[in-house]
Amino acid sequence: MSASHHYKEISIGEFNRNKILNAAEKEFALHGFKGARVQQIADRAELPKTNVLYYFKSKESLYLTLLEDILRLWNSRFDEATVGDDPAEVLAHYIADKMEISRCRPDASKMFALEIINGAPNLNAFFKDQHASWMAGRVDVIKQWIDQGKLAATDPHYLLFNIWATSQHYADFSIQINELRGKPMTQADFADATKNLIKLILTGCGLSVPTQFE
Amino acid sequence: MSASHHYKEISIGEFNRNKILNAAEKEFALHGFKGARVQQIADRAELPKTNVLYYFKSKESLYLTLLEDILRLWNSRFDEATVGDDPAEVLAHYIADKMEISRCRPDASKMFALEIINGAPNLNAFFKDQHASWMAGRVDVIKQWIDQGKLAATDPHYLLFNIWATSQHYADFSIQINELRGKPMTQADFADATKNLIKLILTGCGLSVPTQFE
DNA sequence: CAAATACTAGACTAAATGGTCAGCTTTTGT
DNA sequence: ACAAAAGCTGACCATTTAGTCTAGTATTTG
Repeated sequence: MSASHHYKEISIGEFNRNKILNAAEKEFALHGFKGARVQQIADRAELPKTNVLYYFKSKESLYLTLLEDILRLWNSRFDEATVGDDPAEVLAHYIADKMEISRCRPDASKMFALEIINGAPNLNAFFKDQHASWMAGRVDVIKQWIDQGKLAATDPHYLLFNIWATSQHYADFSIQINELRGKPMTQADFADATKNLIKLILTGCGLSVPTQFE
Repeated sequence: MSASHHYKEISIGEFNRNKILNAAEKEFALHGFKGARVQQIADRAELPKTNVLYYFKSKESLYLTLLEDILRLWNSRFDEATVGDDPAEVLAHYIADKMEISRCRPDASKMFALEIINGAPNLNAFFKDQHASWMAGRVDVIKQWIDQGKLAATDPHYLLFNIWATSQHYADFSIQINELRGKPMTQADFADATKNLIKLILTGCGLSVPTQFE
């Protein structure tokens, strides 16, 4: 019982903040910003409500903290891809990364989906600009791949939308998926679905699947 | 100003009910069930709040009425397809139908998405059973197509999930799509996106695109 | 070890919300 | 023309909600 548990690195505050963030992610994913209740976040975190509002000055600031964290999840190796890279490699990795997020952070994906469906009222102009210029850059690279004959002609916007739609679907619609499959998706099932999706998208683009993803 | 406008077929009640349903679909799509406010539904319908609760006994019954309507939207020609049909034709039509719903009824799609993301708390066992047996039937037909060599080997579940994910994405994530494209999707853009998607999915399944959809 | 800081928590409040009610007006069938 | 049915609505209410206040208890730090 000495005062110095040197293995306990994080303070009690940090510990509680994390409990609250995890609980809040779940509640916001289930009910959206307006529908989520501070009391239920507190219950889930096993803390009194006042405690939640001690660490985060309002429901909104808690939501925004989470949203910022989630936006950072979207970063990937695809961000730095150039025309010199192999589109099959890059896209396969990108799809695999996206599927991994759906498997490991389904509530983050759901929160983001709700934010967009609800009209993105909390995504500020800075993020939107950043996102739009990311998109412009990626569209450019894809177009160059097409020009070089590395990729079948297709609209780069639609290609990216299709990748997002399919991969995020496994997180956002997991309830429906589990219901219709009759059993939850295991890690092995996710590996299967990832291969399946990579094959679909790459074949649909006239690419062959890198051996690593077969 | 005679009392008999014979061109006015629907009663005032029917007219208001429709105004309320339209307004509610929008509000529920924007905020989910918990987040939607009866007052805002009333404002959007340009009626006093009391009037909304005159036609629908509660917010919940209004929501359920809408949800039932929306589930009927999901019916399609694919429901009756058999192994004798041409998979390319059937799937292309199915995708086109789904895209048409995303174009014409984006709020219905969003409401459904929210219901699923939120854990489907209002979809009863009857609907789930019905949906599961629909799925089983469709999976069966697809498997038979594969057995007959009409279709490349693929998991039928994933195939359907991918179709839903991509087509519904155009409704559910329309805000993001419009933002990233820099302009809203016109009817012509939807026709484009539909062709693009049909090509992606069908090519990915080893099918060639029927001329009608090229 | 004392002072300062970090944390806990019950009681409370002001605003918002879903829903009721009672009495009114308009429409409709005969 | 008229009664019954349908439609309308302002006033009101009970409950829920985000957030505050105050008064405490742990924990850290000089």
